[in-house]
Order: sequence, then structure tokens, then C-alpha cells
Amino acid sequence: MVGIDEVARHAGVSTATVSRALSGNGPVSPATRLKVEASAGELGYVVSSTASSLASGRMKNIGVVVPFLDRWFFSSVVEGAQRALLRNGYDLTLYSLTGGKAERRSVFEHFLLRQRVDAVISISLELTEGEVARLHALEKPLVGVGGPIQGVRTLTVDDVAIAQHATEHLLALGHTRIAHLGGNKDLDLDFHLPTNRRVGYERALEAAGIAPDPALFMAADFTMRGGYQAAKQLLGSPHNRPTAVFAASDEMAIGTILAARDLGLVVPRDVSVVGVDDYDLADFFGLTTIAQFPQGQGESAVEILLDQLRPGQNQLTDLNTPMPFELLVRSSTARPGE
Amino acid sequence: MVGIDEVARHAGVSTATVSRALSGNGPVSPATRLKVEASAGELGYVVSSTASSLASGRMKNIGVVVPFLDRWFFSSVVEGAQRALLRNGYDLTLYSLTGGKAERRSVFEHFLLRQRVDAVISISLELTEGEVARLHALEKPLVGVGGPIQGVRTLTVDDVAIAQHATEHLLALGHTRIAHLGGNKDLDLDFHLPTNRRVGYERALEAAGIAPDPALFMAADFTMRGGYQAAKQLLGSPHNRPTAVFAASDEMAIGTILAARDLGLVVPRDVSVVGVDDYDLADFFGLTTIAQFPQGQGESAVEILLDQLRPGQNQLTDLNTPMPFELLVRSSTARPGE
DNA sequence: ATGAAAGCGCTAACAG
DNA sequence: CTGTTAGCGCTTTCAT
Repeated sequence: MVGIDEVARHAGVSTATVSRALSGNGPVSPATRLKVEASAGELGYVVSSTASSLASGRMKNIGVVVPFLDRWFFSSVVEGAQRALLRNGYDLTLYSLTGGKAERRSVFEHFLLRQRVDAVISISLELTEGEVARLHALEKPLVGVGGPIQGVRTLTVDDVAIAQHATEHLLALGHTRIAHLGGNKDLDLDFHLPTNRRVGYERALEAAGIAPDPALFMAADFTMRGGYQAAKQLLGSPHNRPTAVFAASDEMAIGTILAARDLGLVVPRDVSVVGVDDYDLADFFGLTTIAQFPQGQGESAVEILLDQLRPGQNQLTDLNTPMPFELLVRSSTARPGE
Repeated sequence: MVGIDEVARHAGVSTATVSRALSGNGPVSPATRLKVEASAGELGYVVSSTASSLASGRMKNIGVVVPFLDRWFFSSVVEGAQRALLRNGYDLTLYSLTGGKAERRSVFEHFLLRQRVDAVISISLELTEGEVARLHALEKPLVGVGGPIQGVRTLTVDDVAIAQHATEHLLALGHTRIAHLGGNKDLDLDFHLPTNRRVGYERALEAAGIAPDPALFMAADFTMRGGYQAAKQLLGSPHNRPTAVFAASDEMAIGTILAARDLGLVVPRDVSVVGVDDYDLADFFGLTTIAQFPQGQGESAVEILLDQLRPGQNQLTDLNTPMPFELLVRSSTARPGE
């Protein structure tokens, strides 16, 4: 392994100059910079990140914590974050908390504390006060994606608005019997996401002068199977059947489409379906949905973090940054009876 | 940040002893070990990984390189690896190569070389000789998952055997007109995986005395949509229609099931379908498949790597470790006409 | 089993 | 703009 002094000797300068030239911190004349870069290239020198970190206190490394990795949404956010970090010369250290309580504790009480990361991105995790306090004690920036956290900078989509938007789309098509497939309370990963989406749904109905009908609400678990089963019940009896369904996730929405088919119903003629996410398979199933952009969320989280890491600029803007969403009309929605 | 000397003072020992007690390297009497652990706990001491790494040369960190993250298979392998690493006190630094050539170069020529990782796991990547050489030059262990790499320890499933198994299942049910949905040559990420699976399929047919019929092979792109479109053609004309389809991925298999439905065919009465992977949604669609265990593959890769990192034991066993697979019979296969 | 002390390879004052 | 030098916080000989 060739070290900094070897480069210094080769370029005929001091190690300090090599450090400055290569890192861009501190003044170096263009000429020497070139000389140093040439020497470094020639010798194949790559800075030892451990030595550099120990001396400077900067790790060039961000910790990313997710509840699961094998779900499209999370892995997409991580992928976006990874790309943005790479561009900026940062590494991404991943912590997936699938293992439960013990694993989570070990991550927060040990792994994140060993001075390995400059900052932490927490995705769809409702951090406890203790966890936030620990991270704050390290003076490490922290940004949350996916929901508000007490005293933490976050990026979130407005779930109420999303649900309202989706429901309004159905209302605008002329639907009045609109069902909602939401979640049960124990999906606590997700900051009352089910509740927020239900609120948005009800708000849209009320604004249109329609009283939400409890019989048109069903709770499921956000999966395709859950959506399928719930939709079977919802659409099963011909009498009082809704003409449209707003599902709080694309997976449930696709489950609904499949259930409708199995019941001999034609989508969208007999029933319109809207989802949320623009999941992987939404396009294939022709699903109208509200797209979120998880990769973009990952990238934005990184931008904000890196901004915070740059010295000097502690612009105390709003704690929360709203993320964009967009209605994508495909073939699963139409005017009732069309 | 409380440091090692503070702990040493509190426990009334030297920093060397604290280091030994907490790391488990070197002899420490049980009594002092307990004392040190108590002090460390009380003071909330966590070792600084950078200082520790610089002094010891060990990073306690593994680099994992994947071509994509937002696909079920890859994120599952990563998740498995992550869990195994966490158990062993290791961090996982993720490099997802979605960005193309430039990104890949920057990862292999810069990121992986800065002494940040003790070893590298490469998932479903056919590494170039140059990339392997670079990694070897660092004297870092390297293990590949998903395909053979020249001179590198790898974990792979036997794709020929998998395909043969799947086809034999259909043969055993009495099918003789068995189609195969494979891949085109440009899925080069995956070590000739399409070819291998096709070979296994043909081998099984030939062993049963059936000549593979080129008209019963279709290439697609391993996605649900691709499978759907290919299956539409394959199953479209009633004359000479196959009674069974072996798809080289679960996503194509599910596409096939959906295509069959849309053609008015009943699965498995009119056509049996087998896939490969035991993907997320396979169970929901009742798909018979050959399960691979991606999380297990990730964990195994870690075990092997960690073993290699432990000094002394350079057991030069086989370069390749075969990974298990298993036929999962669900409701998408049956005797022809049943 | 324990302590003293010499680095690990780089960065950041400080001086010039 | 550049060089000198003192650490960064641990680990690890080498003594004891």
C-alpha cells in the first residue's frame, strides 16, 4: 500500500501539501496540484480512509436505517440515496432492522455510535425519543424519510393530500359509492399512514357532500393478498356494491383488481380502482395511482444531509420538506358504468 | 465522547487492558474483564472504529456490490448478508451499480480501495479480470454470489439442475408438450443463467425420450410483462398448445398465469406452470416453483467470508459452494387435463 | 495477567 | 502558497 509520504517524496513536496492538493482543503498552487495529482495517479495512491477520518473527524460515510430491505419502496429509497452519495464521494452503510427489537437496540446503541458515520438517514421509522437523543448527543445530523419525528428534519409526502387527490379523481369521474381499503392500527412502522390516508379520503368525500359510509371501509395489511381478500368481501355482494375503490397501497389495489376479475367484474367498467405508490407492477396492471418517487426521496434526503454537513450554513428552514406526488391515470379508472 | 483512557481510569487499569478486555484479543483475568465491562457500560463507552481500524488494520466492515437493489432477489441477498454481519459486529457498506459504467469504475477504482472494507461480496456480477486483480492486489478476500468467477470463491445454485428438476416435475405429472420461457442473450448480468436453465430443460426432456421442440421455446426478459406477452403467443393458438410451461423466473411464470386466464384457460387444468425463485408473490398466485433462498445465500456468503478473515485457517476447499434449492408444489401444476 | 510506549497514516494548526 | 509538527484514539509489541 503506497502512503502519502511516498507521494510527497515523488512529487517533491511535503505530505501536508499532498493532503491539501488531493482533498481540496486549503490553498495549493495549480502547478503543484497537478504535480501531486500526477504522482498520486502514477503510484496508484488512494487515501486511507481510516487514517484520514481519525485525523479529520470526517468519515465520508452515511448510515441508512430501514425497517426492511426486501420491499420495493425501501430498497428504492436506499438505491436513490446510494447514487447521490456515490456522486459525492460518500459511502453508505446500511442497517436493516428486520431482526426485531434486539437488532434495533444493537444498531442504535452500538453500531451507530462508533464514529463511523457522519450522519444518519432513517427511513419510515418512528424513532423513539431515546434513539433521537442518542443520535443528537453525537452531534450527528439526522434526517427522517417517511414521517414526522419530534425535533428531526424530515422529508414526507402529505398522505392526507395524496388520499384526497386519489378520491377526488374518482369523484370527478362521477363516482359516489367509493370504498376505501386502508390499514389496521398495527402497521405502526408507518407514522399513522393508514389513518392519514383515511382522513384524506373522508375529507374529499365530505367536500363533495357525501357522508363516508363505514360499510365501505375495510382494513387490510397493505399486501396484495390482503387487498384481494378484503376486496372479495367488499365487492362480493351485488347489492350496494361500490363503483370505485381507493386502496391505500398499489399492492392492495392490484389485489382488488384480481379479486374483481375473479368475481366476474370488469375493471374499470364495473369498478374503478386507484392505488398509491406507482409500485413496480402498477403499470403492468394498468393501475391508476398516485406516484411517489422513492428514489427521489432518497436523493433528496442525501442532498439535505450533505448541505447540513457543509460548515457555516445552518439555515434553519422548516423542519419538514414536503415531497412531490403525482396522479397517474391509467386504465383502471373510468366513469361509472363505462 | 468518552474515550478509552477515561474507562481505564474509571476501572483502575491501563488502556491496554481495556482494549484487551473489550475486544477479546489477548489475555485478561475474568475479574478485570468484568470490571472493565462495567465501567464501559456505565460511561457509555463505544470504541471509535476509525482509531481502532487505523491501529489494528481491521475495519469490521464488508463491502457488498449489487447490480440493482430494487429487485427482490438482490435486496433479499443483501438483507441476509446484513443480518449475518450485524450478528458478528460487522458493518455492511453497500454499492449498487445502477448508474452504469462510470459508476462501476468509480466503485472499483476508488471506493473499494480506500481501506474501508475487510472484504467484498459481489452479487450476480460477472467481474472483469481487471476488477478481480485490483481486489486481489489489496489482499482482500472476495466472494461472489450467483455465478462462477475466474479464481474467486463463489456460491451458486446449479441452474442446470434447477431447470431439470422443474421440468422433471412436469414430466412426472405426465406432460409431454412442455414449453420453456427463457431469456435472451443480453441478460448478461447473470452468468449465462438463461442458457443454463434452457440446457437443464432440454436435458430433462431428452432423458425422457422427448425431443425439444424449438416452437415451444420463447425468449423474454424475466419480467411479468415479458412473460405475459410471450405466454400470450405460446398459448394463443389452440392447435399444438403446450400443456405445461416452465418459466425461468417466477415473474414470467406469473405473467404466464395471467395470460392464460386472459385467454380463457384454467390453470392448472388447461396448462400447468412452474417458475423459479419463490418470489414474493409466488405463494399468492399459487405458483409451483423451485425456491432459492436469497437471504440464506447472503448469510452463507458472510459465513464464508468471515471464516476466511479468521487467521490461520486457509482451508483450500472447493472454490465453489453449491447453494440449496427446493421444489415447492402449489396449485399451478397438475396432471394434464385435470 | 498487566502496563508503558511506540506507532497506525493522515490532517490541521502554526510558522514562515 | 508551502513545510513542520503535534496529535486523532486506539492496538500491540515488549517488558514486567
